Amino acid sequence: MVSSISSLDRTDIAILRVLQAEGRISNVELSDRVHLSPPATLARVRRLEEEGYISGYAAMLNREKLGHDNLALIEIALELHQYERITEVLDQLVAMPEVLECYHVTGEYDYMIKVSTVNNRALDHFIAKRLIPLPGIARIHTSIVLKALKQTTELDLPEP
Amino acid sequence: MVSSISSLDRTDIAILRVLQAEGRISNVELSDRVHLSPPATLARVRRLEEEGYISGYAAMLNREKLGHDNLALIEIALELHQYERITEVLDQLVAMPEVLECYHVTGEYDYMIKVSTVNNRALDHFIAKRLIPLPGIARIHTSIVLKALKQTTELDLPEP
DNA sequence: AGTTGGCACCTAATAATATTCGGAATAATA
DNA sequence: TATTATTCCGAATATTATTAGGTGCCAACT
Repeated sequence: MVSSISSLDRTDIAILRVLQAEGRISNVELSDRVHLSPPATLARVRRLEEEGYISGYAAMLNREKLGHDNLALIEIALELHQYERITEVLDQLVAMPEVLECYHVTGEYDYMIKVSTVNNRALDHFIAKRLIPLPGIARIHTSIVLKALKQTTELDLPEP
Repeated sequence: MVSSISSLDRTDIAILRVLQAEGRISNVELSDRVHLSPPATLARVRRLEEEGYISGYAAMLNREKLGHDNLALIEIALELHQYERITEVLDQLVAMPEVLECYHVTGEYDYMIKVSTVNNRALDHFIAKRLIPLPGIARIHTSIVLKALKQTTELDLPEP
């Protein structure tokens, strides 16, 4: 996809900046922050949603308080197969709720996934019983996260 | 931190499930979904926020539409130093807006960061001018993300 | 068994916010 | 200059958030 950021003005960027940090802010307060009336602000937010600049809103939960003590980054190398076979495996992989992120990456391995589970035992179960059994998995390498120092979804938005 | 999920009931979990997926849903509709009156629902949401189960709300933006064409996963090995020196470097690292995530991990490298930039040139600039100059960086390894197949923050919440 | 207190809930009322609807100002275009 | 499109504002209305009062339930204790 080619960038369409040029069609956004300073106010749009300001709105996106606020919503990235405070997704549940009221439209009235948002309009205050970006120096626009509530109706004008709301129209812009709707436009940003409809045009796909905003893909959704999410509550960020505290993993550990919710019993997820384990986070792992797993690199996966696939055996060479025809495209269809690979997409099948990937479809299954991304459908797993433990898999929060899945990236096709350059380097020694082909894919990198981020996996959140309640504990080491659940991670072991995920790897042994759900990941390894997928057809075409050649090799995996697991890194356990000892500590998360930063976790944000806030992009550094450029001035238009 | 020890898990405190046991203090949550089915309704709390239901609320968290909905808010993870639709962070900007109105309290009225949320209360409908979890079969509770709006005031009771709102009180629970406030409690979940105050007790830290919900750490915040965020609009999820479309990286590519906003000009961020480049995502990279960078592994970092640090030279052994006293703790203070390391935390200084890490403080600087996590303060960089290009760095979306930073994890202390097991394995050959010590840290893994996720970096979002507008293009390859900006990534090169980040690595050469901002990352490498940090004191104590022994070695890095960069994986470029060719494609993001899944990106969610939705945890798989257990039944209580 | 009856009483008490705490808790979570509901309904109803009020306050605030979201949304719709003219109409005005501005800027681009014919 | 006239016209059109765009974006905005303020006012009106619809919807939602929030507060307040009261009810039912359950457990602990008398």
